[in-house]
Amino acid sequence: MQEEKRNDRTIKALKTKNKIYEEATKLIRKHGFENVSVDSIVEAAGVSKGAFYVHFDSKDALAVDMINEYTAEVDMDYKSFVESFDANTAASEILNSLIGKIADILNDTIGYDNMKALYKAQITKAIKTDAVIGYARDLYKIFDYVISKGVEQGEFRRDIPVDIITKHCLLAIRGLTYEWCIRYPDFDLKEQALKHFEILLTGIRK
Amino acid sequence: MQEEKRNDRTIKALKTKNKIYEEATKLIRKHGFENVSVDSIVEAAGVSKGAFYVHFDSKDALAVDMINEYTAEVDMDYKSFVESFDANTAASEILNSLIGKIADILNDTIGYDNMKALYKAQITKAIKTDAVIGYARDLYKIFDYVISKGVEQGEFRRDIPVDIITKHCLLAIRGLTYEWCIRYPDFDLKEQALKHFEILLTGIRK
DNA sequence: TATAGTATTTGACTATGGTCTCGATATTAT
DNA sequence: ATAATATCGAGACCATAGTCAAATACTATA
Repeated sequence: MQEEKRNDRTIKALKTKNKIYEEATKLIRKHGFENVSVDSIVEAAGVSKGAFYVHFDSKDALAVDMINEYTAEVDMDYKSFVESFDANTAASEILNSLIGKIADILNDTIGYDNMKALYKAQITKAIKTDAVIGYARDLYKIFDYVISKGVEQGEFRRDIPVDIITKHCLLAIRGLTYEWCIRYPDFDLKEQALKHFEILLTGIRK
Repeated sequence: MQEEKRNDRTIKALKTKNKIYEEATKLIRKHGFENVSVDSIVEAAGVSKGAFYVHFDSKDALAVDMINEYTAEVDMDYKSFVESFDANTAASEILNSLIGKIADILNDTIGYDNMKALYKAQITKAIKTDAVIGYARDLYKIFDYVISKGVEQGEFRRDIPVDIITKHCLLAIRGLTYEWCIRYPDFDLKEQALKHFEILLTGIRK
């Protein structure tokens, strides 16, 4: 990391960026991502279009920034949720509760519209959504923790490394969320997610 | 279904549509979906832009049409693949082979670009991709068949209805494919799909 | 056959995401 | 203090998906 220089120029630039970000957030919260144009954002922020593209690579990149920021918050929430369980709670139970919690947050707090915007950005652009899909994301650590616990307590199988199981779990969550987005509103995310993880935990084989 | 009238007018309209479809297919195969504009398609087809939008709802809808057509073909392929197994082959084994086959087809025949185009269309528009995600898709029937067999032979669990398991399997495949699209090229679809289905079959619990 | 009605097609037009050049201003070097 | 350089921002401009009113070509009816 380089030391940030705090001269007049960078302060002003930061101010512009924040102003754009702020106004964009307001507009998008109010009208939804698809219904807000870059032109309307720069108009609201009182800057030029050029300024927008100095600070953000694209409209999608702005959305990803917003979602990345939110992801960090939400992950903190998940963390304290998991930590709130009694030490001898079964790992499967924690996992199940966590899945339910994640489904609730996606449904009620983040919302279908925003998830669609994120998934669209991920699929259409080479945009860095590392905060969301990167293996360094806190959510991976949280799953890793719960699954490790399950392995240590002899509840989960030992023959697959924990980090592999973790990755497959997160992949499954993304899969469920994608399915929710494309089948909306004919897909109950929470119900399906819980069922899916029941299968994932117990397996299809007898 | 209504009786198609075969007068000069509808014949001409059909000709126009086919011409557009044909030229679009050629161009997209050659340059990739993102690099072919509607303008270039109509120019190649020798029709106006308006004509394009009479016959197709959007550029994405055209892609979906192409993919739907392809899906039907590919599903036939999967069907004969599954039918080629000996009658007393274990269902898990057939399932595993099928997953491998699907991964191969996605990787080598359909390709990453086209899948991205499809997933993008699914997520951005309210486009009818029923041939791909609809539960009537042949692939559902194929999975249903294999899983039913597994249940009947006492290999798979009985407590979850076959059609539910099938849906979750297809959801998992879509999840894997989505993950492949967003992590490309750092994601070996076949390897991950096989591993994922190993977990799905056997479960995480001991 | 003449006419009214309908389906198809046209291409100019709009909307919007994104680019580019240039000027203004701040920072740094001499 | 002055010149050289880098950065921010302005806004005209471009590319491209999608729209729409008008024109054209065909069909049905009298």
